[in-house]
Amino acid sequence: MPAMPSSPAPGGRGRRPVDRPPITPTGIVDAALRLTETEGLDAWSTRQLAAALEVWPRAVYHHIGDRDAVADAVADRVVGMISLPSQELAWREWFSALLLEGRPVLRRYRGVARRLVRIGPIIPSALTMMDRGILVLQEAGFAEGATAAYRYLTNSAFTLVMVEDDRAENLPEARERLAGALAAHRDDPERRGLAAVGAAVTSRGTDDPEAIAALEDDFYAYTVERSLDGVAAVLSRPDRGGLSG
Amino acid sequence: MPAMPSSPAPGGRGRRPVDRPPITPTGIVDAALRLTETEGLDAWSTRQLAAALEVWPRAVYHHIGDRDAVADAVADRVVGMISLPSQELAWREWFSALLLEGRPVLRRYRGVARRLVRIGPIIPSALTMMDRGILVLQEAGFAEGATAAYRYLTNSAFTLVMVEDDRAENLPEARERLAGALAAHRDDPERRGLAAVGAAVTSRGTDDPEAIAALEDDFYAYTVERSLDGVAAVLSRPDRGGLSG
DNA sequence: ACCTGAACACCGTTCAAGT
DNA sequence: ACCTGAACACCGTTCAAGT
Repeated sequence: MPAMPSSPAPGGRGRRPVDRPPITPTGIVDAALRLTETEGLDAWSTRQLAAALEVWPRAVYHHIGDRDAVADAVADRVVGMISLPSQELAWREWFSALLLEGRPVLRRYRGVARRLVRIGPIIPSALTMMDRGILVLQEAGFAEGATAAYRYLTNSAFTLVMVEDDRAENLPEARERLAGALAAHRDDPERRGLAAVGAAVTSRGTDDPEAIAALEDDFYAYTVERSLDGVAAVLSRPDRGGLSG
Repeated sequence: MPAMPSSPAPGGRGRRPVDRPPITPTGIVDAALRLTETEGLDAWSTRQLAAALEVWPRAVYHHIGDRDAVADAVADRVVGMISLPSQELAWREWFSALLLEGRPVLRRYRGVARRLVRIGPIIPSALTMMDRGILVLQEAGFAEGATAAYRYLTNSAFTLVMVEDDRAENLPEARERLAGALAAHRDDPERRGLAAVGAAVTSRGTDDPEAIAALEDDFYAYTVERSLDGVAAVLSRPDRGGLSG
């Protein structure tokens, strides 16, 4: 067996067994989806993906293209998993359902939220979501303000998922430094604003993962509600409904 | 001169001139700040930073530590450049000023916004900003809701800067695909929601950088206003002011 | 058409040693 | 104390060749 100085051996044995069928674009995305679930979209390498498929990295390029092409396909699959609410719901309920149901799907595949907000329009399933959402807003009377409102509502929620994904990537040591930095000012008379945060942080468990998850759930729901309130405000002030210019 | 198989030559010559003073933590952050301005916080490498200082990579580790430590110091410098509004302003004006003035600073140093929303509490200058902001909200009557409102307002604006940074990283080719994907549905009767976006996109110049910047400015201002509206809504409904639990 | 095997030009970090 | 020079264990992508 030859030495492999710059690539991991695909599957550990020298050559792909002859009885195995050729890899396919669908199979590549299946494997990338599994890696995204365990590692996150930005954490797996093309070499890991190739190893999972038991081929050399070059084979993946032959079927789909570079890392970005694979990641785009993964994002399309994941966004397609988000079920779109019924078009008969009122706009506020429609978006509330979409954003609350979208979070667990996106969080399961860390890094997809970032890609969604970055290149949404070239993700086919995101275009479908956008079409439905804008229709709902148009029918609710948002007129020219519908596109800005759509982008604002989805950005608010999905960028928060992106931040949650980023923080999940933090090492335990970094998480402790974060909680500690806030708790340190709990009784600081010079920084009465931070003292309030410190008190809030220390009153709940900062080490219990379930307590932290509950805090994240609450702040996500708060974010969705405040953004819906913010957009609702333009309906009562139609002069400010669209973007200027 | 010996071969350097795994590191660039610092400064191109074999050895650092004896007359140069030793590098310092401050000098390292100065150089990293310049690289962040030209390349973005995530785009420069420790090797590039070392080359700019005309030392071998190991020397940087000796004075500050790893890449994360340098990036944290850069983020602290940049956030410290954001001037805090007068504490005498009303809460809405205070946040409007902070978020509108914070954007150009953060965009000048791409990637810092992401780090700010990810590890804010361990960035000293971000803690100062947080202390002031929460005081302003407390004095405006937000009570226990002040910390959630602070996080919501700063997240809304700074995560949008993060998305703008990400999109600035897109290659021209990817930017065209994005605009094209929306414009493609301009006259699509099957997708009336997307048609509205397509029309809006094609009515303005999609290639003129100034027109694109103006659209981004408008949407940022819209985002800030909607978030302020969303938070203002809790003042009139005090039962929903804080987070549940 | 599909894939191998190796290479190219990079990373971040750490080793042991030198002055 | 400060820094060199080299190494370790990785990256994404591309080359030329094999079946």
